[in-house]
Amino acid sequence: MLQDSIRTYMNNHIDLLFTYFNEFADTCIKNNYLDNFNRKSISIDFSSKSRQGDISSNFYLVAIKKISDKQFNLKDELLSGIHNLAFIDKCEISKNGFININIKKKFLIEQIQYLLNEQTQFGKSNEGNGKKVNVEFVSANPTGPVTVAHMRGAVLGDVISSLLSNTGHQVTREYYVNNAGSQIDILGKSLFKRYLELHGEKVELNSNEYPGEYLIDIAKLIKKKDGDKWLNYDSIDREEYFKDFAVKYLIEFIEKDLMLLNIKFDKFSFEKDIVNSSIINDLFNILDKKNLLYNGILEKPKGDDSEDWEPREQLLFKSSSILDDQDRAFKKSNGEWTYFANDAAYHLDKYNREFNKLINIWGADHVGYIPRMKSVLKTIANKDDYLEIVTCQIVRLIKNNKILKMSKREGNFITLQEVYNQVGKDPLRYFMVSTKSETSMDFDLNKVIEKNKDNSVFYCQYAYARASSVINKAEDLGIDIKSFNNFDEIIKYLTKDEIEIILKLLSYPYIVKLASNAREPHRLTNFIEDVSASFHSFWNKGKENESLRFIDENNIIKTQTKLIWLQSMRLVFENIFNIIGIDYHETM
RNA sequence: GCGCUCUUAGCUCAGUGGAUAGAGCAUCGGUUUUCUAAACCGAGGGUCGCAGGUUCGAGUCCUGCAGAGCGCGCCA
Repeated sequence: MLQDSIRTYMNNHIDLLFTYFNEFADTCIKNNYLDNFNRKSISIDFSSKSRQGDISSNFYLVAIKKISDKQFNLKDELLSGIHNLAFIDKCEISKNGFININIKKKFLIEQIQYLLNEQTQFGKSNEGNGKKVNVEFVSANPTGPVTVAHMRGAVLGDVISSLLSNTGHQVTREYYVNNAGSQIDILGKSLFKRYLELHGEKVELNSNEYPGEYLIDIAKLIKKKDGDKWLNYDSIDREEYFKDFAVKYLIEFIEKDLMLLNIKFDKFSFEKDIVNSSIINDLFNILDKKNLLYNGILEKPKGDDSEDWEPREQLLFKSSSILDDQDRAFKKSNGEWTYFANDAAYHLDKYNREFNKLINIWGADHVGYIPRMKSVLKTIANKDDYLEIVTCQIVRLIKNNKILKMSKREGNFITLQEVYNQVGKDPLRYFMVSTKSETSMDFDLNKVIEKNKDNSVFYCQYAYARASSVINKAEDLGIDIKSFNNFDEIIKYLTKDEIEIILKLLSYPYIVKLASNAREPHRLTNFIEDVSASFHSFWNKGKENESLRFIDENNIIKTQTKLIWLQSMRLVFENIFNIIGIDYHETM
């Protein structure tokens, strides 16, 4: 396993070059030719259209600023050093200071061989070193079906989890169920009213109660099971029963909804368990020991013109001394823990379960809570970045060129299932991660199901299908690469366009690493769209120029050359589709 | 009033402090007896919201301003 990952790491020309630059810098610094500098400023560009070589770097520009020994000839030393690297064909430094490098074709072929050998392992690395990461996402209140408000975070969390697995982390997908507190009280009451209704009583729902019809279905289940047992059962037991019953079924609904998108959780954690455990006292003690808790009165929030505000003394968390701009309520004035206190205790629970890192996926409406929660975790874990919070902005739904407005209060929110029924899993998953999560996004229900190149999912899946059709057709003609071993020979047959596609494919492991480290799945969708475009373009060249067609029955080795990179492309696509969680088909 | 996020082509969006800012859609003009035309090729289209600053170099970093979104007592 470790050996494999080292092989992956060392085999990639981009990583090899990074390693070389760092070693070069180390040596120069040791000999006092260069001052020390931040290695993160070194970039290797493998995709720029304006580049001169196969890949390029700013290393010379960065290093030349740090020369401390004026006798030192950076340019010559660097060039001769790079030239000595086994995989380098050509290397020069342009007038404006960029290093442009061409890779030996033999080396590219070796990497393609390696790719074909690795199959679905290609691009996976052990960067994470088996670190335990907890990714908490969705965590929607169990008061109704999953709505569109949660679908972006749901897919984002799932795909980030996959990315982390691909880079050698041990990932737990977790859902925090808020099954305590007043919203659940209201849920229980709403359900009881539906139950009464089923027994012929006329009921009216208050404006804050849940009107959804799903509660009628759940009430029917209670009626079927218990009959009229609860009608005159006026007690706390009854309230608890209705609350727990509602939550149990709603969590099942939620799991089913998320399964539509093929999202599964490893663990559900319940707020009620946190409340009933001693963990919140543990947290109290940790914070109290550090003098971060005190009784005080919060100021009236500015901009709040409500008249029922009144100063109240309560237990406060001194988050302003850590990362927040003000202190936050830890207990309500009636002595109960606040939601925040419970949630913070839940995070302590995760910490106690010995995760190396916690990642939360939060919606835009929770960004105000980031500083206080990070303050808690900084105190607990003594690390700034132990808790990482990825936020995603809202998704507006567009249909027939109109924005679909919804409001939870009026009960006309759109559910995940409704959207799923209209567009299906693949477009939904793909588009939810194809833009930066911090940017608000428009999701056009008409456009995402179109079957043309305006629809990136289709465009990429179509590229995969076309590549498959060539491979299958070749196989029908008796040409395949199953026992191909004449790799030295194919160098002659590769065209410039093909080498460009191969270079892109070989940069895939690096893309995965970047996407994983930045928690940015859209880097993958950008990448696959780019490769798809190159592929479609190449395909059409075969129409104008017959020598560029994939299959040439009179030239088996040339055909096999193409099959080799086509198969490589298919493997890379499969890996990406698997991470994003969408299907691929050999015919469409 | 305060905080966070965002502002790049007509539209939807990419863009590691580096080279002449890129895709797709839309518009206009081309390409199908062919391995999937559900595709490809070409053209036009830009004050990177505005103004300063840091830097050899800024769409990218900093400050201010404007606009949009989200949030701002014990709710969850």
